[in-house]
Amino acid sequence: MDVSAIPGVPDWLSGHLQDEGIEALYPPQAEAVEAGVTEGANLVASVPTASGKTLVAELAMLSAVAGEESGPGSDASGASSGPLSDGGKALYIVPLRALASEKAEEFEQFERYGVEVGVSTGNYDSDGGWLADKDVIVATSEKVDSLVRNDAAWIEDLSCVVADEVHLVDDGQRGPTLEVTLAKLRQLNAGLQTVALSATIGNADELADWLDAELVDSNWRPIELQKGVHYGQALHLEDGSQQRLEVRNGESETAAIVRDTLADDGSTLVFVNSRRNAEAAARRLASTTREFLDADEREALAEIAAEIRDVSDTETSDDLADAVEGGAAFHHAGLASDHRSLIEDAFRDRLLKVVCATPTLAAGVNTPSRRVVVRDWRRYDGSTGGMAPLSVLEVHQMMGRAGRPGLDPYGEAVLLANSHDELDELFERYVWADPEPVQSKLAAEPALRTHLLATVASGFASSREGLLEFLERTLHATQNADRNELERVTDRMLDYLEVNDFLTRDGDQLQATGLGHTVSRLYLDPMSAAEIIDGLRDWERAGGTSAGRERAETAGDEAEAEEPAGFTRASELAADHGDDDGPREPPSALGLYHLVARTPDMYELYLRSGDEEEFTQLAYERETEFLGPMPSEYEDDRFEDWLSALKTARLLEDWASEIDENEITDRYGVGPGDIRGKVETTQWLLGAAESLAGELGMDCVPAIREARTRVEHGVKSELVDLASVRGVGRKRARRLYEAGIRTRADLREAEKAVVLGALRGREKTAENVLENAGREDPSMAEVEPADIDGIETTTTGGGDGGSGTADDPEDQSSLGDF
DNA sequence: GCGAGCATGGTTTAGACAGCATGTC
DNA sequence: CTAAACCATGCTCGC
Repeated sequence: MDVSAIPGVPDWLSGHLQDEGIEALYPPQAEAVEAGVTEGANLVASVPTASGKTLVAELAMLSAVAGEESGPGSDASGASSGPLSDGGKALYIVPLRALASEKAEEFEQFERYGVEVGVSTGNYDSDGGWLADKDVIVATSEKVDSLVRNDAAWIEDLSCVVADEVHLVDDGQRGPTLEVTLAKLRQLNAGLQTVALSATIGNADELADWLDAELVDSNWRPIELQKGVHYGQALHLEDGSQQRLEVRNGESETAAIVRDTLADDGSTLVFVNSRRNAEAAARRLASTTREFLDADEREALAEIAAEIRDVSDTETSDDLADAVEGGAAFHHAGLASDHRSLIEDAFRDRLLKVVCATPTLAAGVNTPSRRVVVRDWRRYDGSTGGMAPLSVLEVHQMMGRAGRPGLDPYGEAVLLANSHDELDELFERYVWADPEPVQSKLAAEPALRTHLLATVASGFASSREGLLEFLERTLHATQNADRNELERVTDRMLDYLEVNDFLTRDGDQLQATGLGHTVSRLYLDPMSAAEIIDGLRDWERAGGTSAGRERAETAGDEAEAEEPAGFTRASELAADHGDDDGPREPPSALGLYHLVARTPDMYELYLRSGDEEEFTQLAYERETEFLGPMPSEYEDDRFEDWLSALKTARLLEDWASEIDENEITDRYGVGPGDIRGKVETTQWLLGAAESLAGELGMDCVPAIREARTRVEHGVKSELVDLASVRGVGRKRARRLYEAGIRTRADLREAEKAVVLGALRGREKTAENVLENAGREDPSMAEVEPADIDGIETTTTGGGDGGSGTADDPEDQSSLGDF
């Protein structure tokens, strides 16, 4: 189909597409248009990655935004310049924050035609105006859910919603959110056009059924993708052909493939099953890639390596930089996000010849590659007690990264076999296999617990019947004729929510309590909220001293077990513990970190051998600090979870005690990215805890706030004020403090020479800091840095030796980028 | 007596969403 | 029910 023949889209679009070099639509895109995607039709598109899904979304959104009047057959309705606010608003839902910014950047190409694009995620809102002024909004599914819960007014103006990677409704953890959110948006707005984009899956027809949508189900790709398996000295491809691909002596199969690809000037993406494997493989492959680098590339890579070392001074960072110098890299969630984007960019720029990655990269931003090697097709899975094979969908997603449209003549995706039997098995299992069907996971207790409360609290249902009726709009209902299971879990979760005071029941009628509304608005799992409330109440009741802090009695244990039979609250059972006459000490930071760390909203840290002993000991040493009862050592599972939370809490306490980042990564066996992740989650949960405590009229609000601020900046109490100045992180704050500057107010009064000395003679940094502290005359001109003990001063002369910004990263290890 | 090289056994294991306030056009 | 790479340790063997 020619781009000028697309109905329903703004007049400028065909010209724009032609300028971009797009003359004709790809077959699946044309199918989507024929199905009416530009005329308001609902659509499910199940197509391979990189087959032009984004353009389908753009067509749908632009036609919706442009408004009805430019529908089929209508003439050019006035100049198509100026804001398109006369039409509706489009929402694009993504699964990852990184994808939100990537997509928004892509959509910004339409801003010159007046289409305003906005982004909204948990840690980032696009600046320059409210979302209500935007025509196209990109957001994560959780953010959209949250916006619906909080009654964002513009939701009603939506005329089109696009759900990207909709096959993720299959995910047990986050799938139900997408499912429920789509159902809510569609209930709110009967005329809402729904477009769902999915990887190729087996049961796209069921999704279409659910969404009352047309279906485009296609395997078409713009560049050829050959799947295959390497075994021995040959690459066996799915078309039956074989290529000789020799593995030299002492060389790994992967290295041979990387070398072979490089000989053809292509790059390789290697998927492995653990972080450690990714790092080890990158280290080894660097010796292969190094030989292929020319002088320019070496230089460019050395620069990137330096930037990597600047991000953080951990071992991970160093190892990564070493590999990058050789033209290889690893990529996993233990990396800081700056690390990740440096690697992604360098790979796209073809500087890096190979990236060894865990699945982060398969689901994340677009990083295509000539060849993809799926080295490990099994991954450790504790629940099955060993190595479990990856799903076909997951392997296909990885393989789909092969071949860069417009750049590579073709893509190849390769699995590795160690035996002839394995060769056959891999062909059967992955090359020729169809992906598994996508299955709703809504009936799981944690999912319903959260979404039932939110559904009642935000007014979508006010009775048990109403809830069940609402659930009829979900994929779960489409897929399961039998309603008994869903009904049973619903009743169980309603009991749970009632017992914990999140909602009240009057006959069939349901109403969220004030607390229930707060929990829903804060986006907390009700179980997290209950844990936090119980912990805080227990502390207040016990008078904040060690009185009554004895370990759990049997009754208390039962109350905290996952979905206990009677849903009895720990706080009720723990009544009349202590005498109230002692002074009420506020809870310690460690106690508060532990409280939020044992909540289901915080991902658990793995307990290594030796950890159990170490943290059991710590638990007894600091017994008086914990909020709520400590489970008995003899209840294995519960105690282990509790200890694992203690490990997390201890990590956070270390961070908030100004322990070096590399010391922490060492001590806890985590990467820099993990620290940042934990800190971020803690900030959010402590913020929520603060709101809850405030609402319940508790005394511990200031203690919670301090613990949160400390973890936010990674500083001890005395630096909290200084670290709140923009441009001052944990390291600079400490140096200023040592130089006698202890508060923001001090910064406004202090002698400039001292400030400059404390900031190691960096004039621009010092000026910035003073300005941010509110000083009237921040200029550092003609100021000589004072000599301060233990602080090395860089050469004066106004500048950071070339790096354009005022910040010198190695000087700061703060979390400034949130 | 010493150290390189190997066998052995123990250890470890992917990912990542969310609040609010505040400022500003 | 299932793995595999990494690492520390301790051994053998050759000199």
